Amino acid sequence: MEDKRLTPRKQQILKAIVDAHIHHGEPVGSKYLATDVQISASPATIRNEMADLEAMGYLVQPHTSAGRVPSELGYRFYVDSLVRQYTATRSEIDEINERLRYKLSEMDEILSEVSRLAASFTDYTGIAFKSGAGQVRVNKYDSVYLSAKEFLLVMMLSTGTVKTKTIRLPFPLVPEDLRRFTEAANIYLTNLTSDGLSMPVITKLEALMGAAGALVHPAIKAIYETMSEVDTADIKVDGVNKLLNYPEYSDVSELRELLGVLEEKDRLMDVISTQATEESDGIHVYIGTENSSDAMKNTTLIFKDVYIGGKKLSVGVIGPKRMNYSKVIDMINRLTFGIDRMFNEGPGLPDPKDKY
Amino acid sequence: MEDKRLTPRKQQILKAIVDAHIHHGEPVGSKYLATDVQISASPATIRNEMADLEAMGYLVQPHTSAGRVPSELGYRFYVDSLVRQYTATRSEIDEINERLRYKLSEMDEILSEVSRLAASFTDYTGIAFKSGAGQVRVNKYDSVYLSAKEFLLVMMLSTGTVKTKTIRLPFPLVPEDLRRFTEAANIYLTNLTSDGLSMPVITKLEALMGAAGALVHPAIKAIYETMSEVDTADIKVDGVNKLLNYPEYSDVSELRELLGVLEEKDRLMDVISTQATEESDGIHVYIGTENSSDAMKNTTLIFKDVYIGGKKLSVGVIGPKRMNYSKVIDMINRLTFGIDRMFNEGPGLPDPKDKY
DNA sequence: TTTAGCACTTGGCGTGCTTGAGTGCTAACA
DNA sequence: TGTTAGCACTCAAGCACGCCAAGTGCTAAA
Repeated sequence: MEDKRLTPRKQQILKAIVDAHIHHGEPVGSKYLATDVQISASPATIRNEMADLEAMGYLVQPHTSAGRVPSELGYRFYVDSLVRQYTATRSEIDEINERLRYKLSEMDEILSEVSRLAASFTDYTGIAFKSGAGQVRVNKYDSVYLSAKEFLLVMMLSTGTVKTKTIRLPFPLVPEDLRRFTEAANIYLTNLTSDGLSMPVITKLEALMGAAGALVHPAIKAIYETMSEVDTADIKVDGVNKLLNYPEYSDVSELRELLGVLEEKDRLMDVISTQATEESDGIHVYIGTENSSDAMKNTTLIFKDVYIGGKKLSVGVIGPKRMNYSKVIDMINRLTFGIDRMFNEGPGLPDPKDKY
Repeated sequence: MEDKRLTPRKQQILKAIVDAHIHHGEPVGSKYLATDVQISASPATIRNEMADLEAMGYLVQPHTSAGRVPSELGYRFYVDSLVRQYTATRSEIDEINERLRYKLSEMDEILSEVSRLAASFTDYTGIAFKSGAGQVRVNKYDSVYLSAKEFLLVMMLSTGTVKTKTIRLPFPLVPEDLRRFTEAANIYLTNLTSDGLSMPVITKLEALMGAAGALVHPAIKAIYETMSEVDTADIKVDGVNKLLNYPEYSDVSELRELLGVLEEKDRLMDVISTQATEESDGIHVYIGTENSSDAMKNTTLIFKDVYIGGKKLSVGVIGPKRMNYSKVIDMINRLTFGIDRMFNEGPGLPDPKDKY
């Protein structure tokens, strides 16, 4: 398990096997390594080394007459020590920044857009996850009178974002009613969590509003819904069809199990939430059975957290165990870096020379 | 092709074959029909009838020693004349209304929510599609001052919906600037289509705003984006994993082709847009090669249009040709009916516990 | 016109054989 | 002592073959 235990040549061979298997998806044999990968040793020697590596648990043999495939331990070693030097090309970097700038002007769309980006840059399935922060509060209310039976409620949240809801009423309203309600809301409905929107508060507001008291209920409902939406954990998945390109998912039952997890938000959130191990550089890599869900025993989950306005956003991908780890890790690093810079730095509007 | 050409018994047998094949997914033979479906004729007679039906093009035989499977013509006949009397159970109706009421308070979420509903009620993949209305205009602007460097722009659109954008500025702003801008916008930026947001208008506004002219550009950009979003056709697909339950998609390459269409919005929109044939009751049913995309030659697409604020929304499902047509058609009818009632009727919030 | 009976067709499945890739082991070699 | 060549061994994949069961079409009788 320790680097120390592996001679340089064993490391070289292990890395070559993982690389080759990631690339071709099939067991790799000694002859291939000796000729095509230019390991400076004969097939026989390589076989000896491979037998050692298998005994140590880094490789497995699907059957006697086949080559070797990395075990989870093998992938783990590879991930922990051999890669991390993939560098995106100039154009890839530009594209990430370009697309982030273009799309992420509204906070709401982050999840879907980020998962789409993760998928499109890596050729695996992309995921984006926001945790349930809980305890969101409204710092300030405002309102806009739209028509006799409609108004817009504006809520400035403690997370720093602004949310609005259009509220339709079954009865007419005059602007003065709305002004009074907004004022009252700013006094009685600020700094409450969703639990704080209790009956006593509602009754009090209704009394204050007098004849226009009927507007209180729909408004409170809208406030409650808004807080819940922000509070609630949510997850987006994009690019499941990318998985179909990998032979490991050509078995439909395997795929169905995995997709089952991906489509049931709750299960997937469980998987992500329970995986708390922190890697040195903030990237979480869970290989096969390291995942808490049994349906993911043949898949790798990689993600990284980034914080926006105090809320945690996790960005990552899901794919076969023989994933292109170095590329994926690098992409996620860049993506999260880009997101972080965009939201946590300077007020600055995205940048120049955009022609909208 | 005409009803007239088929004796009642042939119709009965054809219907029984389609029903059985929808249910079991396998070719159906004469013996099964005679015993399990209670056709009042012997297997031999049924075989004769089936041979006739095959000659007429309603059935096909995968191979000599197998039973019969409906051809596209067979499905078409079935759809056109034999079904349409499925009635949803009481609880199904209640659930549709319940979920519509619960979720569709904000217009924005319609697409994703409706596609999810279509999927969950039918066990096929759900789709929801809004056409690009084009020519959306802003009828009225309003604004809310959030902080020195942030304000909320409120746009009342010609479609009847209200959109907001939070605009962050790289420089500070006083409320008076914002008030003046909003006033100017209401004079110069209303009733324009997105094409109307041209340089002359922008320059004029910048001049009007004087020192605070720099706020014009980001605001116009936000307006333009909003109009584009509303203008742009969009489509949502939900529940692709439901397809995995049907053996016709156990072949991965088949599935991949179909998912390719489903994930590329443009291609899917093409498919839906080009299918203009109107059915008598407004339901579009495209069976196999009736679809314009080759990748859908083994799938059926069913959808129905509903109009909300002048914009067309199409709701439907995608699944194998042996789809449960009667159930799906009925569900879509109910779903579109519910949506229509919810948005196009009375100002009213949907009423509690109404069973319609 | 319907039905019983029968010969016929054919995909699916299990068995056995062959092949080739890849191994482990032994013995020779540097 | 570590490396290499050679060789026997193993085993999945592919193929041929035969059997079986399902389902048919046809013929002849009711």
